Amino acid sequence: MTAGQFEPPWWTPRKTGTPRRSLSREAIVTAGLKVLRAEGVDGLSMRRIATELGTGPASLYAHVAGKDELLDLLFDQVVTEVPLPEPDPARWREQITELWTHAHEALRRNGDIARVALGRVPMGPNAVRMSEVSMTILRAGGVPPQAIAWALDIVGLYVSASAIEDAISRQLERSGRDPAEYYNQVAEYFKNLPAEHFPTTALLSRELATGGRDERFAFGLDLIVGGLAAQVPG
Amino acid sequence: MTAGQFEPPWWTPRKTGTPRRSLSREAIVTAGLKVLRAEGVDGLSMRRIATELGTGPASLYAHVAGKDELLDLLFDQVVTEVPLPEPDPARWREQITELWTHAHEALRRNGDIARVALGRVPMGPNAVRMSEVSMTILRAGGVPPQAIAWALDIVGLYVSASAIEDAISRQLERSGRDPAEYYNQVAEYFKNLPAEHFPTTALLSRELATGGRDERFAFGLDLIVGGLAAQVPG
DNA sequence: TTCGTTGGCGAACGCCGTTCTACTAGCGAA
DNA sequence: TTCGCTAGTAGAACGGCGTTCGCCAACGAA
Repeated sequence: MTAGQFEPPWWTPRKTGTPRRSLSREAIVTAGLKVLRAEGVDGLSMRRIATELGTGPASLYAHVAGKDELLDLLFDQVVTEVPLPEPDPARWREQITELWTHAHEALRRNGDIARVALGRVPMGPNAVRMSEVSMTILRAGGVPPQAIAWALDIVGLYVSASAIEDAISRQLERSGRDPAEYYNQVAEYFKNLPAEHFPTTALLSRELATGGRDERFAFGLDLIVGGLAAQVPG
Repeated sequence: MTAGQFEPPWWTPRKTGTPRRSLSREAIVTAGLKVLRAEGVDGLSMRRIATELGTGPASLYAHVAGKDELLDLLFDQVVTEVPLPEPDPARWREQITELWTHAHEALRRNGDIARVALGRVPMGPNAVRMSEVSMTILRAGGVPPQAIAWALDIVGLYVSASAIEDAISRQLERSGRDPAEYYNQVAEYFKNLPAEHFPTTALLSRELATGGRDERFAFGLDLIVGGLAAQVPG
């Protein structure tokens, strides 16, 4: 929309900003990811993306069915960032932990994109590829079939939910507040609850405030993976 | 808004529908919950609630700071539905499983309210009460302090995420589609993926489609609680 | 060259959360 | 009883949203 570039008014107004046929699904997804990382899902609007591409919102609908489909595309693009290992039966537990930790990190790297994973079933090409590898690793480890299937569901929920929780900090930063300060206030609130009604909360206030996202995520993932390992027969 | 009740046009227009001073925080929360259950978070708007109460959106702001605060109030109201047991050390594992299962059910009973739990830290009076009881039960069971604190975080995420996933079905029903049919289509999609690239997915397609929300939730909860039990010293 | 198809996009529709402002009902004080 | 003040009520409007419509320009095939 460079707005300058004087031209005689009798010329037909050509090429508003970008050359014709310049929009594409990839360009939209790329722009969408950029906005997503910078402003989160709430800041991601068709208009915002269109502006990023120097056009109006209506133009996007030639390449994308609507915002829902775009969110699906964005999510699947993010899944691309997760490295998929060659399954090695001897190291199944290590591999699955690493894979899901990488997934967690990929989501966290991209704002609160995880919010679109919950509330819909991710079935993009990269998501199903990741599921396939996950299940193959667990099968190589000897986890029973039904446990594999359900574990996939449960871990998907856990990874997404944890990434969303982490995105709160990013949200606070965007609105100019310091996340550390916020969490200190939360801890203070818990510590100052009336002790006669909340003795355990008071007692554990230190532990409640201990550890960051990574540590907490690893703790929960260990519980789950450990439980799966316990189900390996023999 | 009974819309009838003819009155002479020279009368000052009195009492539009409801008597004056009739709005209150409780009335707004009650109306909000009704809308929430019927139409979900997406259908919940200040205007919609105001209509429900026979007034305009601006009137709500005398009792509630904004939509965010209202969502907090709604969530805490839902937590009220969770029965809190008297902690009994001998039955800690049973008690904590029951408590969190009840929480899961309460969330599922109220549309996709769980979506507001993720992305913010629930600190309403009823939420902190439930946390206190949860931690007390785990402490009675001998779970180490740091494990208790982190488990509370992790289970909160898990319960919410699972409830959200379940709300997909409700969402489908609202838009006139049959959830069972939808999930059949999903299963069909997985089964028909190219077998040479997705052998494990094909192999486990039956298991992937087996079991409803309750069964899957219980499976994951068992993994977590079992993991906690394993951390009890002695 | 012509014509049908398709991408681009300005304008508009009906929603949303929130704020501004005027008004008025009800209350305590005189 | 009357008066003035306060706090609740709500109409109108602002700026944003996703999406649709309809026109125009550009391109590929004939």
